[in-house]
Amino acid sequence: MVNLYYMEQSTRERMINAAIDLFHQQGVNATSIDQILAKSGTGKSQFSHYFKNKEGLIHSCLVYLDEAIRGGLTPTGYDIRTWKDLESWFQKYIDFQKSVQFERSCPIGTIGNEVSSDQELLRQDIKLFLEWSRSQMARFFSEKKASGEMSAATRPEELADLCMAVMQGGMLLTKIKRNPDMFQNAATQTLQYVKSLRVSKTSRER
Amino acid sequence: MVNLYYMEQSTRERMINAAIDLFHQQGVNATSIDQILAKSGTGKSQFSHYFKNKEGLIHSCLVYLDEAIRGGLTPTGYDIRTWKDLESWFQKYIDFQKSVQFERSCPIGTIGNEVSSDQELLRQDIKLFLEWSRSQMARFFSEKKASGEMSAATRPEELADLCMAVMQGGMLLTKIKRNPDMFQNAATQTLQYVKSLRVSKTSRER
DNA sequence: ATCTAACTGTACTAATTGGTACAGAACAAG
DNA sequence: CTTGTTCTGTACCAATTAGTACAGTTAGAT
Repeated sequence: MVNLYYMEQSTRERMINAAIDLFHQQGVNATSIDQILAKSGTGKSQFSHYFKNKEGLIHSCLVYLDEAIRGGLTPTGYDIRTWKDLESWFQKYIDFQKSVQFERSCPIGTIGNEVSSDQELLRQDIKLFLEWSRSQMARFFSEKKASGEMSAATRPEELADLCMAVMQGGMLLTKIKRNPDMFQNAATQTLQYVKSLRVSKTSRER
Repeated sequence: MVNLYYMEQSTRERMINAAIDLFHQQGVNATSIDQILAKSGTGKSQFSHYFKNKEGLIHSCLVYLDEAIRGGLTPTGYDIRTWKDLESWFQKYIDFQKSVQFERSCPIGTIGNEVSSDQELLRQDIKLFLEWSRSQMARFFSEKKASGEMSAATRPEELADLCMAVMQGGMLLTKIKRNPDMFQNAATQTLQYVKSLRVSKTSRER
């Protein structure tokens, strides 16, 4: 019996991790299978053993990322409970990009932009993740609205969409400019807007 | 002497147009030179004659797009003078995506996401365009602030960055979901925020 | 008509691509 | 130990890739 806690990363997992990193760094179509094999120290027979083809590997990468993010195992996440969580939600993406010298945008967004119209499976993977993360953000605004902390005119889903768009667009702008200022500014303004929808305590108690 | 007005598109221009469309449709790295040649009805010798290599062609495409957009020759543009212009600014991107069945995001953003870290020329092309378009948006907010139509607390550059991020992120989300709702919602909220910074006429005349 | 430069068609190449064939090794269960 | 399954190493392939070589053609200027 192998001790799972000390077990090395499985071959399959090493390939997925190598693939995710290369996809994130240089895009899906610019990454060859051979590069992934070299980086993960595996061979072509393993690749064919664990994945049907390149698209199958991309799918596995997306499933892996989805599970990691939902499980809260990534530096960025969607467990937003407080106003402070929302503020740091944006900041975590900026910090994440800083850790790679602002040379990359969102790992999932990068893949999403390269998915072609005939790769319906991959598009669905990303779409489902997008819908989940949107609902996580909307839930936060919904709760604040229900508790009376935000105005009754607040539209939780629309605010969630705003945050998602700013995050995706912000990361792309950061990558192109090699500088997070535009993202930072967009996030600042977004937060200012969202906070402006808060109802003052006195008016709530009125 | 050839009549320029009735002259057919030059070989070079046909190649650029074919390339832009294919890049926009399936991404830069998924598009081969042979595909571009087939679509434009040209040969490999022409390609080598007009462009140094693939990167040179991409550069020419970006220059072409830059000139077309600055010249107001595209359905989307940056000549924003009125509040109505700002509203339709977002809408034009949505309409543009609708015209391609929501299967594509921003042509320039798509290229930007695929530019690798060693293609400094291409990154600069996009960066310069980005800075120009940002300044165009900021100018609008600046003027409204100077005229007293927007509050003195208004930050024109930050608002411009917000709009740019929402536009880029919104188009990406639309492409993945094959549906413009998230983009539309984000745009609606952005406009609502920006308009909330307007100063009422009475308070201006006070 | 002639010269020059811009342009184009055909053929080729060396490298890389995604994917397969297949034998053999490791390993768990009986 | 034996058996069946999972896993892996080596070799291979057909197709595609970006890019080149070079002769030939066009068109404008003199």
